Amino acid sequence: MNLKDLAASLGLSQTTVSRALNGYPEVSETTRERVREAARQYGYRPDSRARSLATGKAMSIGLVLPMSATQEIVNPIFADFIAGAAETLSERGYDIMLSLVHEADQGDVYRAMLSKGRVDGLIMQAPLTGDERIALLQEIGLPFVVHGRVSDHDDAYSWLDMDNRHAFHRATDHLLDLGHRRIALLNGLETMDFAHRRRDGFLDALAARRMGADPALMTCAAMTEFYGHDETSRMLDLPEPPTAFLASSLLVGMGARRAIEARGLRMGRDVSVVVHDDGLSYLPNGTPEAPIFTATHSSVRDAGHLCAETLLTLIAEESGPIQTKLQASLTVGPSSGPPPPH
Amino acid sequence: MNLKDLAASLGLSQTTVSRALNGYPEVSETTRERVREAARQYGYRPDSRARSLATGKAMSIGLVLPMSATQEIVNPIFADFIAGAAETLSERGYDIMLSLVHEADQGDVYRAMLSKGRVDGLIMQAPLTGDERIALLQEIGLPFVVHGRVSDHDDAYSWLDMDNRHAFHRATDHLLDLGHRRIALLNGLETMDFAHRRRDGFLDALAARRMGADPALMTCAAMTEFYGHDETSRMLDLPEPPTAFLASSLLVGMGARRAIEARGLRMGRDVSVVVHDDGLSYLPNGTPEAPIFTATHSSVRDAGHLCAETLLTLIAEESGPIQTKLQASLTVGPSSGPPPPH
DNA sequence: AGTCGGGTCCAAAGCGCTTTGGGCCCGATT
DNA sequence: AATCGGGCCCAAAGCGCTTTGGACCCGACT
Repeated sequence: MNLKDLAASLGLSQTTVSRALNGYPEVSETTRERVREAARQYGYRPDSRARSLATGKAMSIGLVLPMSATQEIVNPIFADFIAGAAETLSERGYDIMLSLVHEADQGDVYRAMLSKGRVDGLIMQAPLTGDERIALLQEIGLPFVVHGRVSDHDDAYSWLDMDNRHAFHRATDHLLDLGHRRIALLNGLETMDFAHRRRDGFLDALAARRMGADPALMTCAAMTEFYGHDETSRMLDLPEPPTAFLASSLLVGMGARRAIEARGLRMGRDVSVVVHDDGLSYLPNGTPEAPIFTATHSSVRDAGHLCAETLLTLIAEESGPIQTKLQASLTVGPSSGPPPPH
Repeated sequence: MNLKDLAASLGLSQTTVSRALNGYPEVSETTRERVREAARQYGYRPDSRARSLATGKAMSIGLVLPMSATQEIVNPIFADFIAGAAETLSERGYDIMLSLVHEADQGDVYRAMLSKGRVDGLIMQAPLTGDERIALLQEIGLPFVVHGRVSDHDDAYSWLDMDNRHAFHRATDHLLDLGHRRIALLNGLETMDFAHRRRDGFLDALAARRMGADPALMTCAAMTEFYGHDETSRMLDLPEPPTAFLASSLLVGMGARRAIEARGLRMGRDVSVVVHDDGLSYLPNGTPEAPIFTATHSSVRDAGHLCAETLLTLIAEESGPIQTKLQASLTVGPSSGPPPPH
C-alpha cells in the first residue's frame, strides 16, 4: 500500500494525504482524521527511501566499527556506547547505520556512507593516535562527532571525550596521598589515543611531586583480565614490587586482584588497586553503596547519549564544532588504602 | 555530482553511464573505461536511496536491539555477534541498520523497519521464552533469522542456535564422570530462552543417572561477575556445599573463582568450575594451549557470521526455513577435577 | 541487393514520496 | 456588486537511480 493507492482509496490527491499525515496546516481536521484512520487501517507506512530522496534527509546516522586485522578484539565499550547513542537517536526517529570497516579501506567506506546519502551524520569511535580519519571526515563535509579525541590533530572538530588525563591524574594523586611511592600503570593499547592521555595524567601527577616513573612499572596492552593478571603477577615478583596499581579498566583490575589474592595478599591492605570504570552494564563495579574497586568512573553509555545529542544538534543547526569534556568521578572503595608499613 | 551530471559531462546518456558502471554487457569496453575514469575523477557515488528505490533492494539488513526497561543490562554478547555478522555482511556490500527498541513497542518498530523499505531482512537477537516477535516477523513477511530459538514456538522459521541443551548436558556429564554429586547451576536470566535449554540439559544429565537436582543449587540472574561471586559464596556456606559449579558464562565463572579463592580453596582441586565460553574477544578463556576454565565453547562471533550468511541466502533464494544447530566443544582445563575426598 | 542480427547507445517511464504553484469555493470586506 | 483572502485541495515537477523498448549503424549471411 503506497501513497498513491491510499490517496485513491480515499478519493484524495497524494498531496493532501501526504500533508494530512505530516501535520501540515493546509488540510482540514476532519480530512486529516479520515486520512489517519485509513492509513492505520491499511497499515500504510511511507517508504523511507522515497521520503529520504524527496526530503534530502536520511534520518539515520552512521557508525563505523573499525576492525584492524591485527587487533582482533572487539571494543568491549562498544555495546554500551551504542546502546546509549541508540536510545537518544531512536527517540528522535533516527536509525543507526552500522558498517564494519577493515582499517585499510576506511577512507572508502566513510566516503561511501555519505555520498550514498545513507546518513545525515557520523559518529566516529575509538580514535587512534594521529588518526587520519578526522581529516577524511572533514573533507567529506558531513556532520560528525568523535567519541574521544586525537592528540596531534588540532583542527576544529566536534568531539566528546572523558578527561582521561585528569582522571588518571586524580587517581594517581589519590594513591600518592595515601603514601604510595611505587605505583604501576596497567595501560591500554598505546595505539589508542586515550591511552596516551592516561599515561600523561599519571606522569603529570608524579612529576607534580617531583617523582619520576619507573618504566618497568608501566605496561600497555589490550585490556583483558589476563593481561591484568599476568602483569600484576610479574610486577609483584620484582625485587621492588609496586605497592599500588592503576588499571585502565575494570577487567584489568579484576586480573590484578586475582594475581594479588593468588599470593595470599589482600587488595586494599597489602596492595592497592585503582581502576577506571566505564560503567559497562554487564560489568558493574559492585554496587553504588558497596563498590569493589576504588575507581574513576564515567559512564560510556551516557557518552553515547551525549554524542548522539551533539550530532543531532550539529545536523540541525550547522553550528560550529561542539566539544565536550566529561569529568570522571572518583569513588573510593575498599581496594585502595595506605601502603603496608615497610 | 549525480548520474545526470556525469552523463552530461561525458556526452553520454544516463542509461549508458549506469550500465557502464554496473557492468552490463551492452556497453563497449572503451566507453566503460572512459566512464569509470570520469566517475573516479569526479568522485561520483550513486545515491543509495535512489538506487534502492529503483531496484527494490535496500542492501542493508536490520538488527534490533531490544531494551527492556527492567533489564538495563546490554547483552555482552552483542558486540562480538554484531562484529561477526558485520564482517560477512560488509563483504557482500550490505550495511546494518540498527534500531533500539523499548520492548513495549517492538511490534511497531519491526513493522516500520520493513515497510519503510529500509532493510531486506532482519536478524533477531536474544529471543525470550514465548517471544511473540517471531509471529510478528512472520506476519510481516520479510526474511529473518533468529539467533537462538523460542521453545514454545514451533512454527517453521529460520534460526541459528548453539545446542545449549547438549552443551550443558555434556558439561554436567563431565562433572558427573569426575565423581561430583552435588553440582550447582549458575544460570542466566530465565526470561532468556537459552537459559531454559541449559537448565534442561543440566537436569537431563542428572536424570540420566537417576539423580535429582537440588533446587537450592540452581539460581538464575543476569550473568555478571558479582552474581557468580555472590551465589558461589552463598552456596559454599551451605551445610552441604556443592563440589562443582556450572556457570553460564565466563564472567560468572570468574566470580565463582573469586569466591572460591577467597575461602583459600583452589579451583579444580577443592571445587570444580565449568563455564560456557562464548568466545568473546575481550574475555578470552586464557589461551588455547592454556585455558583457565574447563569450558563448553562456541564462538558467538562465528554465530554472527553464520546468521548473516543464512539471512543472505534467505534473501537471495527465497528458500524454506534454514535451521542450524551448532555444537559446542568441550575444553578440559585446570578448573575441574575429581571432588576432594570427603 | 536485401535482410538479419549483434553491438552500442538513447529517451522515457517508472520507484514512492515531498513540495511548488496554482485553482476553486465561499464568506467577509470595500 | 465587485473584490479579497482564507481554507482546502489538486496536478505536476522534481529527488537520482534502473530498466524497458526501441533506434541506429555495420558487417555478415542468404
